Amino acid sequence: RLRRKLSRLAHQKTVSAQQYQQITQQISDSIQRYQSRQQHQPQPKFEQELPVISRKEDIAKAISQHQVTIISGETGSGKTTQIPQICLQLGLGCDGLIGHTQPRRIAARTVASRIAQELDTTLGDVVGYKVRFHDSVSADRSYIKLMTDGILLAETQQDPYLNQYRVLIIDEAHERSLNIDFLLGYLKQLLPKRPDLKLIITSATINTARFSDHFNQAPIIEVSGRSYPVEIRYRPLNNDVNDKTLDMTTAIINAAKELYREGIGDILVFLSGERDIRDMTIALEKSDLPQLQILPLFARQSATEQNKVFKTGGGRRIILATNVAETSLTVPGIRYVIDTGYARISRYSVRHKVQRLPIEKIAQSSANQRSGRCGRIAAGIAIRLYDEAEFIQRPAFTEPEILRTNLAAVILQMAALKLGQPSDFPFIDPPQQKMINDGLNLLKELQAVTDSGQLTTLGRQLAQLPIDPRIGRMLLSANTLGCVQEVLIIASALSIQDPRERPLDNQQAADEAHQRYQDNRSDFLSYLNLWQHYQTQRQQLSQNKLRQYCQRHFLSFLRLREWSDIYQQLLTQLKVINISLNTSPANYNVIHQALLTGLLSHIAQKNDNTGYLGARQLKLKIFPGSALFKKKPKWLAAAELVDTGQLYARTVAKIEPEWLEQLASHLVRKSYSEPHWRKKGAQVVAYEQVSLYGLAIIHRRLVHYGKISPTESREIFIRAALVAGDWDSRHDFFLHNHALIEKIQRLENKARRRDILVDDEAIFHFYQQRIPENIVNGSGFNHWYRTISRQQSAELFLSEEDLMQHQ
DNA sequence: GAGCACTGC
Repeated sequence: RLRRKLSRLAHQKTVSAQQYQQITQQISDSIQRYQSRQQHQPQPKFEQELPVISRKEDIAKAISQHQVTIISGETGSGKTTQIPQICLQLGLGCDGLIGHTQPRRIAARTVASRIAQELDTTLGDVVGYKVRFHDSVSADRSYIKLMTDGILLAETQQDPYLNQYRVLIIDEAHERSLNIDFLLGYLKQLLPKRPDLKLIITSATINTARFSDHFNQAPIIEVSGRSYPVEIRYRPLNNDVNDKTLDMTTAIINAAKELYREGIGDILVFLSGERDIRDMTIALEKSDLPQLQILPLFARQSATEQNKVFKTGGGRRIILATNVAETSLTVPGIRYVIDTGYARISRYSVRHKVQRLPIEKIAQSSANQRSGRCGRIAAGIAIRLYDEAEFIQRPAFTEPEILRTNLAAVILQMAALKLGQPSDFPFIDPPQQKMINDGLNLLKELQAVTDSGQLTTLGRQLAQLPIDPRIGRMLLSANTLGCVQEVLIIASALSIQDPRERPLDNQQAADEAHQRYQDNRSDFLSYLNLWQHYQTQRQQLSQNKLRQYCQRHFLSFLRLREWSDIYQQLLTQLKVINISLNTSPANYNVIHQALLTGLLSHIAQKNDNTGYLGARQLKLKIFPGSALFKKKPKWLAAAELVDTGQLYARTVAKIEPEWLEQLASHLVRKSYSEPHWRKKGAQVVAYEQVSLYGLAIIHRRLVHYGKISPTESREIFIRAALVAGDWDSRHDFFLHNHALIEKIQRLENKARRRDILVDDEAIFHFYQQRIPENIVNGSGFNHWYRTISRQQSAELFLSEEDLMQHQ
């Protein structure tokens, strides 16, 4: 910062005495601060047995000599806790922070507290951590700052040069989350502008070459892991002695039996989802496996349920887990792993514009991560329920998230940070142009960017809200509609995991408990009811009683707190952009119109008794957990559309299609049919159909057609009003012409001939030449008629000559 | 009649 100030001053012709004094004072303060930090710098005591310490000198040398260093090592290498301390010893914490990112909040906290412990200090002193809703970094005393990668990314908005850091350690980079890929692209651009900033990327020993290539062949230092050997056994489903293909359930039971014979120890089974876990629980209960404790494990289960997994002992345990157990949670006591080889993977379908959650074969890296989970305490055995040849055929790595997700949020952030076009940004794996275009289209739908891709005022506000762009859009339109209070509660709810718990063995009781908050028109209002209910309880009950209340009513205490935290955070942020709460309560229509502005492509129209037609004619169903599942409204809007094998709309509400015309005025298509003359009103009218993403929101609305298609309307006006005479007009020429036509018709009748009067086409042609282009209706004609000369009006009189056919 | 896991100005 000082360097930039100095360079700015150097560019000035004269420097005032005051400026001079100010900058010298700042420099001397800075030097003093540096010296003081150097004096008080804590001295790390390295644990010599850790593998990373055996390479300590090499690592220190690489960091000193290069701007970017890549360190790869498996679990147990000690890289996460030791590398920040190596940086500390190098003195890198004196003139800036040692920033260290983790993908998950819990990890940021536990790593911080472990390093603090190793340095013999309390958390928040030498070592602080910052995650959403919590910041314990001390401006004066902290040298090491643990944080989530999301926090570092967010900080780029206030501090684009990341000036507070002297070194950044990006941990678990191999996970290649959206945040990590965005950060690595950002840092690639930043490093030349911050030559004093050091970057260390740590990763498991997979694909480290990609990181090195991305950062100009940065050195890679490999550190050995410290885990026990894991024996891999392949037991494919079609390996039965009778040459029959086993079903997965039987294969898992067989594998468990095989592991039983190996000795004591718990078994961790990786399955693809909740459904499989439930089916497997039932199958195992019926099986003849002795002394069995079956424990399901997945992210959205209650704390009580999840905590059971962390209590070892009490007979042999089989833990049936989703991918949470792969990276986010470590289950203790695991000696054996059974890997089905499948997982649900989130993908974004550009074709259908919806998120999909297909069950897919996992990549090799993921399978290895799973088997590694049984080598942490002793040698382990992992049984893979597929064969080795198939394993080798699988992709080496899971596709990075940036290639599998809707990019609207990333593009919005990039535009707000003025980072240029996404196609020019140095992503390690650049997303396809069609994915970028699709993200842009969503931003256009939300009116965050213009048709040419420029950020709008609304988009700039949206970029400042730490939530999904669709949800942010709801809040901004709630401001216009006067329902911020209500929509803020709902928007916060949509940003957390559902606070309603539904334990596998008690679903009915849970559903009954949740029914009291239910609104049968809108799942969004159910959230509002739950919120009001909870706030009353919160005011009346002690913390302990409140926890008990939550448990009895199948509510997650932690998620409810997160809900309040997000509510408060958004409220503060809204104040910054001058948005405040409404003082009088808002009604259903207004609230849902605000929600709808964020969900314009998430509308659907009832199609038959079971299903709906959504945007682009996609067939979808209401998720069975919705209050609207049985009583299906004609039109709905959904917070989420996810294809899990069947496209489900989750969190839905009844809407009126009429609202959409105005809310989606930038998106609707209008088409017209049956344009015709209407004597009453002397106008050309047509039926208008208004549609949004292929759904007709307004059918056969009678509208004036003159402005919509002047050419067509003029022709219809001339033919119907003037030629056919279907018009109440007292103009001389009009009366004269029709009297003349009738006279000739009478002549024809008398002579029993049909070839005296010219055809309509000739009369049309006559008027066509004499009437201006812009006349499309009766009143327009009258107005013009009043202004024309005697000569011009005379020309409108048809003569017998004009009307008789010439042979 | 039922959906993997994370993150935030």
